[in-house]
Amino acid sequence: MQVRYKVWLEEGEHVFGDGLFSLLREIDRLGSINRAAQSLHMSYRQAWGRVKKAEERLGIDLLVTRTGGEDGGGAELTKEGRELMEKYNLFRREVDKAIKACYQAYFG
Amino acid sequence: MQVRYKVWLEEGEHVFGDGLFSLLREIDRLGSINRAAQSLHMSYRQAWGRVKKAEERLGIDLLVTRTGGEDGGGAELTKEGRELMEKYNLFRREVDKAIKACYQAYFG
DNA sequence: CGCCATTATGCTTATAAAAACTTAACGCCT
DNA sequence: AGGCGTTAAGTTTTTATAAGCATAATGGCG
Repeated sequence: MQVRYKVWLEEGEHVFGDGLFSLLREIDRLGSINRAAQSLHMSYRQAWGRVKKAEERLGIDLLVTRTGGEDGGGAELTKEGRELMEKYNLFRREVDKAIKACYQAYFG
Repeated sequence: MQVRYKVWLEEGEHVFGDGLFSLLREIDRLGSINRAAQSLHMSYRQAWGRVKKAEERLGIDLLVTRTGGEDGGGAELTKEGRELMEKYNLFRREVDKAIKACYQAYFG
């Protein structure tokens, strides 16, 4: 037996979770939504849509994007986006540790 | 902004979570799957199926059931079922406290 | 026997979530 | 002007999950 869980942030509706975190991390690493989507085996459409929805609901921009140009365009994190990711990452690690400890205490 | 989560136990596949916990609690209180299902606004079919699947995957009986008789039949928890519920309940309270504390620490 | 409330189970249908398809626009470069 | 790789966004199709429908069986009771 093992414990599993999902955790996310809401602003009325779903706003930020592990999926978006991974996606933003790949965008940061690769410099484009398109390449990040490929790397995570999802469609560009889905990746773009998730970022857009989160930005709407949070009321802040997560990405700065460019279209056209020599490399076709690209995307990178805004300062606010990076800050949110850093906070979420720390939060996430603590949650994981806490839940695993609870599980050990009762079922381990 | 607020934090939300789901947590559950797996044995390869989903085995026990909040939904089943509430269902078993109502069965214990009302003495029948049927009345418990009505009380939780779900169909008997769904309630019965969830219990059955969990029993299969856990490899233990959660309920003792009777069909027929003066009250038509009924169901009650087995000793193993009651023990699992008690452990899960304690586990669940600690998880809730821990996650809320993590959230406060980073986003509160 | 026929009635009643229940367990037990297969089968079908609706609903929501994810994935996929399509088209437009941007701006550099040859 | 046309190609390339990207962002941008509407629309459709598929898939997974939940809900709902139908029917059999049980056993005490009037």
